[in-house]
Amino acid sequence: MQSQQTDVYDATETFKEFLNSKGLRVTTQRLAIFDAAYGYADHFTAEDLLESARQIDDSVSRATVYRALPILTQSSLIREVDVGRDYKFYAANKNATTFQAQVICVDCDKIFEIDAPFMEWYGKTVADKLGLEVVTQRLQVTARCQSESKSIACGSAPSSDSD
Amino acid sequence: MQSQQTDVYDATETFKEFLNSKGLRVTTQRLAIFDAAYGYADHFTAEDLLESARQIDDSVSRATVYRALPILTQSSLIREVDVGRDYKFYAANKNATTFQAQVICVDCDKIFEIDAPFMEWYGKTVADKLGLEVVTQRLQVTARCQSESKSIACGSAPSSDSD
DNA sequence: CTCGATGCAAAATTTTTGCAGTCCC
DNA sequence: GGGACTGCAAAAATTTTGCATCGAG
Repeated sequence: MQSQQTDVYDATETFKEFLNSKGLRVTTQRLAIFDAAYGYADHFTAEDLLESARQIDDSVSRATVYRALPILTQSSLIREVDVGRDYKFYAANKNATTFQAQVICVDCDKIFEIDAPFMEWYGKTVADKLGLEVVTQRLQVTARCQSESKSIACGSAPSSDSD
Repeated sequence: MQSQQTDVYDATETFKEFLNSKGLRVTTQRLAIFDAAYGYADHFTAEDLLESARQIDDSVSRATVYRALPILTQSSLIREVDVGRDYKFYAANKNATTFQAQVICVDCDKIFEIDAPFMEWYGKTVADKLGLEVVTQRLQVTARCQSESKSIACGSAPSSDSD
């Protein structure tokens, strides 16, 4: 899933513009990290990203990855996906428009993202009742695929999977 | 909120029975940790729990708290509440029956728990479609109370709050 | 008594930070 | 050339683990 040259290029330009607009410098490391992030078709961790970025520019250090991640998420080109593990996951915002829920399989560690448009309504309703302003929402279903010798494992599941 | 002697006592008995049923030993440290956990009216961290347990039995060590937490959650007397912070929160399962969503205020750090019965249906529907078996679910709304000089702050919010 | 449970401290894990040197603008 | 950025390594912060000792049953 690293072939969409045009998409990646456009996104890279958008990222550069974002950096400029914020007065941040366009460095080779940041570009390597960004391109590595957009090379993923699904979810990745900071450590994954370090490894991938180093394949593009092996001078990238772990510290720079961690320092770049907040910039990437602020640019809305990458989103953080916290699934309750010890470490955080991230994913490129290539086409996410509606609210999405995550289905996390504890057997095979896959993360499926599915549209859950009603979440927007739900969050607003709830927050209004409490007099708060919604910042983010997440709906996560932890599930298992191999618990009862089922024939259907995550690997064979359809739709938009990830990781 | 440490007055409900009867409730705590009953719960302690339930916990002892759980330990026995699992062939685990009833130690003073485990009881101290359990009672400390049930002394909280709302959410607490492992570190909070260590401090409280030590007020009951100051021989309790950090390692024992961390070793006791999985037992407590397995007994269903305590539940884990992961709100995406670096550390985990826990809460005593005193009366939670239906599915609950958390509203987490980033301004004042409060965690509100509200009933969200439709979650059960939702998780089943989604998991069925993927051929998985639901293990847990969580719906969280991150919100803010002071962002626009609103008169309503978390401290004054009504309904079933926590923390 | 026996073996599970504990305390202590060191280790593991993920993320952050101080500092000197680097390189973008 | 100046200051933002980087790499390195040490530090933080939370949780886990090895090991000798303790104590519940």
